[in-house]
Amino acid sequence: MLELAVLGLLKEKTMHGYELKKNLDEQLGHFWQFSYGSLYPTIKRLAREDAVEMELPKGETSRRKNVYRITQKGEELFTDLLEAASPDVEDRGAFMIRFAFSRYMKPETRRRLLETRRGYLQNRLTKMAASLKKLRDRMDAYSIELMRYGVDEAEHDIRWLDGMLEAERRNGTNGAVPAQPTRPVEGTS
Amino acid sequence: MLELAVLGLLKEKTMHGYELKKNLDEQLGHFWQFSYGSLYPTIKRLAREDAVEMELPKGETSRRKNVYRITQKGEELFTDLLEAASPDVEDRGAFMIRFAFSRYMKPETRRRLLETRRGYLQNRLTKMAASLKKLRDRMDAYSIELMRYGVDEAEHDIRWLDGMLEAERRNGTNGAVPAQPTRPVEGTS
DNA sequence: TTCGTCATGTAATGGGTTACATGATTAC
DNA sequence: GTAATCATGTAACCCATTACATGACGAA
Repeated sequence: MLELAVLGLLKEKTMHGYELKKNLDEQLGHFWQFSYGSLYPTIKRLAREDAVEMELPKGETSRRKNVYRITQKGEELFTDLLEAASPDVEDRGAFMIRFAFSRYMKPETRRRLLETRRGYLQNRLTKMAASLKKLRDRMDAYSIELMRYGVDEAEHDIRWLDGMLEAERRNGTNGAVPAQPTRPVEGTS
Repeated sequence: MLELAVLGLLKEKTMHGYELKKNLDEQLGHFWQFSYGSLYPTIKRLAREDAVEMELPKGETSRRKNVYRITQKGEELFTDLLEAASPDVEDRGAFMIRFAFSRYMKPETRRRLLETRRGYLQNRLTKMAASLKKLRDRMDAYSIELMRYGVDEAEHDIRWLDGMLEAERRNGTNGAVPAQPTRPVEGTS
C-alpha cells in the first residue's frame, strides 16, 4: 500500500520523504495512517529496486533533503500495483488509497474497483441487517448502536458508489476527465 | 486489540476459537478484520498468562473443541486494556472496538472516549476542509471526491458522537442501563 | 535562546498475514 | 459420496510501530 501511495505521489512531482508523508497525511490521513519508521525503509526499498532514484542536489541547498524521482520501472510497478486483479476489497483504507489514484486506471479497471467494493458492501449489509434483527434483544444499547452505524454506513457507501458508477457511465468509456459525481442523497434510510 | 476483543466476548460466555472469530466478524467485521493465524496464537498467549483457561471436556463431545473461559486475572486485564488512558484515537477500528465494549466502562471513561474521538475528528475536519478549499483546483475529480467523502464522514461522525454524548448526559452518571441514543439527523451538511 | 517543525534514519520488538496442513461433521 | 463448513494449528515472512538518535532552520 505504501509503495503504491509513494509512487502515486511521485508521479506528479519529485519529493523528499518528509514532504511525501505530509502530502499523504493530508490526502489520506482520515483513512490510513503510517509512520516514518515505515516510510523511509519503503523509499529505500523502492530505490534498491530502481523504482525511484534520488535527484542530485544541484542547487546549493544547505539542508540535506533527499529528493526522489520516479523511474520508468517505477511507473510500471505503479501500474502493476494499481491494476492488480484482486485488491483487498474488505479493507476500506486500501480501497480508498486505490480510489485516490483511480485517475490513472483504465476506465474498465476503475469500474471493476467500484463494483467489487459495492458487491462486498452489499453482502456485508445483508449479513449485518440480518444479525441486527436476530440479536437485537440480546444485545446492549452500545452494540446495537455500533451495528446500526455499520448498516447505515454500508447503505451510504453503496449509494455513494452508485453515484460514482453512474457518473462513469455518463462519461462513456473515455474516462479522460471524469465528471464530478452527483452528491448521493443522505437521510433516506 | 485482539486480546481486548477476545476477553470482551468471553466475559459473556465461554467459547472456542472458531466461535470467537465468527462472533467478532459478525459484530466488528465492518471495521476490523483478522485471521486465524493471529487469533489462535493470541488465545494461547492469553492462556499462558492465565487470563483465560480451557474448559474440561466433561460432556462427551467427540469433536475436539477448545472451549475457553475468562479468569479473574483476565477480567482485570480486560479492565486495564479498556480503561487505558491513551487509546489510539486516530484509528477508527480501534475506537469502534472499544465502543463495542463501552457498557463495561465507567461512565466517565466512556464519556472521555467519545469526547477524545470527537476532538480528534473536529481537528481532522478543520484540516481537511482547509486543504479541500486550498487544493480544489489543483486536484483531479477523484481526489476531490475522496476529500469530500472524508469531510462528510467526519461531520456525520461528530453529529453521531454528539447524539451519544447527549444521551450519556440524559442518563446521568449512573450509566447502568444506557439509553438508546437518538438517531443523529443526517443530510444537514 | 528556545521552541516548533523540518528532516532523516535505525534497531528492537511485536504482531499480523499467508500459506500450509489436517481432519471431523453436516447437509445435500 | 462429496462439498461446504466446522475446527485447530504452525512456520515463514513481511512489515509496521515504537523508541531512540541526531541535527538544522526559522520564528518568537
